[in-house]
Amino acid sequence: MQPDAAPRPTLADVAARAGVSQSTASLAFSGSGPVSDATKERVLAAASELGYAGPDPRARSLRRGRSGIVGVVLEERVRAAFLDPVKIQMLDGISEGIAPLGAGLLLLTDTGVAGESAVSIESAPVDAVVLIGCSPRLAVSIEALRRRGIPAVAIEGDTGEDLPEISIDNLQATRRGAEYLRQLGHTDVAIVTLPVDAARTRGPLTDELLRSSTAATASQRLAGAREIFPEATGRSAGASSIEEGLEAARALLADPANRPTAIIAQSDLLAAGVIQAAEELGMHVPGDLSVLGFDGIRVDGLQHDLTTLAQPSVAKGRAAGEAVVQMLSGEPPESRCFTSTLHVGDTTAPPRTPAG
Amino acid sequence: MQPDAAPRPTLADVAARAGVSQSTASLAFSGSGPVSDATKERVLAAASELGYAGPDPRARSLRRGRSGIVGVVLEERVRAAFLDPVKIQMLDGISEGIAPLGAGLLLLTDTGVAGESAVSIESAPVDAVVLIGCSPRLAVSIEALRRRGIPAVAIEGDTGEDLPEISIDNLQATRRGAEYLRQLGHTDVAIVTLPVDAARTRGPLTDELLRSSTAATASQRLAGAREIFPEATGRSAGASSIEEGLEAARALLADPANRPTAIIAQSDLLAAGVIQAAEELGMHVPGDLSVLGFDGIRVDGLQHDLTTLAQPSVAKGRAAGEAVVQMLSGEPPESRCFTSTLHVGDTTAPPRTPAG
DNA sequence: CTGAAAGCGCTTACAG
DNA sequence: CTGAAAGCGCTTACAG
Repeated sequence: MQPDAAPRPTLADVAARAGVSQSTASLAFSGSGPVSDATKERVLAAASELGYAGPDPRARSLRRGRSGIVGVVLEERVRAAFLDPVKIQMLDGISEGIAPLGAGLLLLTDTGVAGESAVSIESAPVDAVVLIGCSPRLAVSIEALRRRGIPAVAIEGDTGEDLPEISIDNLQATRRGAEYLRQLGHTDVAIVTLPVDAARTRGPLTDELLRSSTAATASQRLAGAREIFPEATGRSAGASSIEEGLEAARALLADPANRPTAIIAQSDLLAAGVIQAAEELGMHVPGDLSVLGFDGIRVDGLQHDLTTLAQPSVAKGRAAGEAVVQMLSGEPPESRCFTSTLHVGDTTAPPRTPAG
Repeated sequence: MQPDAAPRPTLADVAARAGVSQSTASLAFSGSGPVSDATKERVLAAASELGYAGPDPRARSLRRGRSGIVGVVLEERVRAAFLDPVKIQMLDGISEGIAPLGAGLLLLTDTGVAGESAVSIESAPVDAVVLIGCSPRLAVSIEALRRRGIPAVAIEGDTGEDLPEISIDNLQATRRGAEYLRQLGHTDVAIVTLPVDAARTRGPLTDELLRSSTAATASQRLAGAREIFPEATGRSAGASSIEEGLEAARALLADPANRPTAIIAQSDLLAAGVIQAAEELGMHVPGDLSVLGFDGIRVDGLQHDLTTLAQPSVAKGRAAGEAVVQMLSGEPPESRCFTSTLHVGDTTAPPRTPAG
């Protein structure tokens, strides 16, 4: 276990011990070339005698020009990113998508302190990269990757570049959900958005706040809702979490005389918080308040079947992984835009008629 | 972006263009050697003219004998592992701990299909590895790493080897929590455990099930509880989740005539589920039922201040990262066992006296 | 402060 | 089926 113990045997040592050339020994390990069974056996035996654990991946990757590693660039620190179940599902999809490569996933962050890290976006030994989520730094990262000649694909990136991009129909999906609420008879609808600006401001959805918006996803979903309910306002949350949904909804429902009959939440976690706030106030969902989510995740512990716009998060990740595989085999990668589907659960119903 | 576009310039090209030797060019990039500012500038200018993005990390790592990558071995697929907030915190701690290395984190799984992956535990270009959680395959992984001469540290691993290990006082902590319940006056206590066997059997905590236990953590925490309540029984959950806690508690509380006055849950997520089940049944926590958790995470959306055994998950990760740094600098790494602290929240109280 | 040389450990055409 | 040779792109003693 000491890093500076006895020198590790190399392939040359193994070859010498087996009495074959180094090329033959190499072939015996890679399994691809034509080697007689007897020779192969001899090489493997020599290896095990010497305690040789297989070709050094560093040398192999230099020679082959491939490291077998795909980078995943998160816009925030590991902990923050993985609090979002949608991101975890995407990560899982990515690992499915790149499975044919047998590649590993290297976590990278976008935090800008490039020189600090031996391994950063500008220097990581990766064959390709998947960028998750947009960030102010995205353009810088993309430029660095372009210079290095490393293929990249963005999920919900709004890259403005020629990168392939994997996205969903944020606007249309939300419009569809809003349309469903209108058909149920709702007219007084409030919205709880994902963070809209870089500061993740928590508060009323003012025009000023919206002008400083840097989050494409939140803006698109809001626009979709407003195509049906042009006057709809609400609150922006500081994160996608139950807690934030709870706080936002407490504010929206504070005045019993002036409550919306439905709330559109831009994520399922926010929706779960909204439901919790409503029930806290003695309201029934969906009797007194309809709640619409977005994502289609299973919220652990939520006892409702949430009405939501189910987005194919795993498929998005998988598509990103597949795009990586395509690019690495020289094929032109495809951008893809997935469709979310309205799942009607038990959290939406017609509004109670006033005094009826 | 095409992988087979024009050949990337190399350091030799840059040196030629700048009219210096390759060694000087290398020094100009690494920043460590003595190079005159003028020369350095000339090299950097040549690099930018050629579109050279810096030294190739593959070549650098072969030459240096270090890849700058630390592997994290999860016992299950990415999605499953990251559903557990404790693991995410540990991951975050690891990245803090290895920060001095500037290294990246490579996700590896323990799933055994070694030959399938170009990059697996037996072949990943990692300088060191952190093993998270125990698994039946742990021994195999450790042996592979030992052969490769790659330093490793295990978190809650029970490795039985000479690996440094980062753990917590599972037994003593639980005993302390149980002792607190006893002091409050509880005598009828049930337990909801983490999965105890490889199959993650969900059901009553029978002796037979416990005999097939492979999970050290669950066993240790159970043992701690039984030091105070030797007769205590309960149910094993199929995972650490609110949903599983809910199901287990529904079973434990099914018979109104025969309910425990307190439940010890082996994780906070399980505890949150227990609370939910109790409230569903119209019971009050802590009035009708005391609930003790384990972990000290903030459960998103939980409106109680959970009484729990707060373990320092981030610190555990950080300690593992620090052990990696130590091993890589040739120092003997330290095993560490952290102490969990009893956080008394609002989910525990004396039992209601019968008919009082 | 700069340069010439060796070599990290492998894989891959190319001959035989 | 096997071997001799080149070279992937760098960094690092070693001279000067």
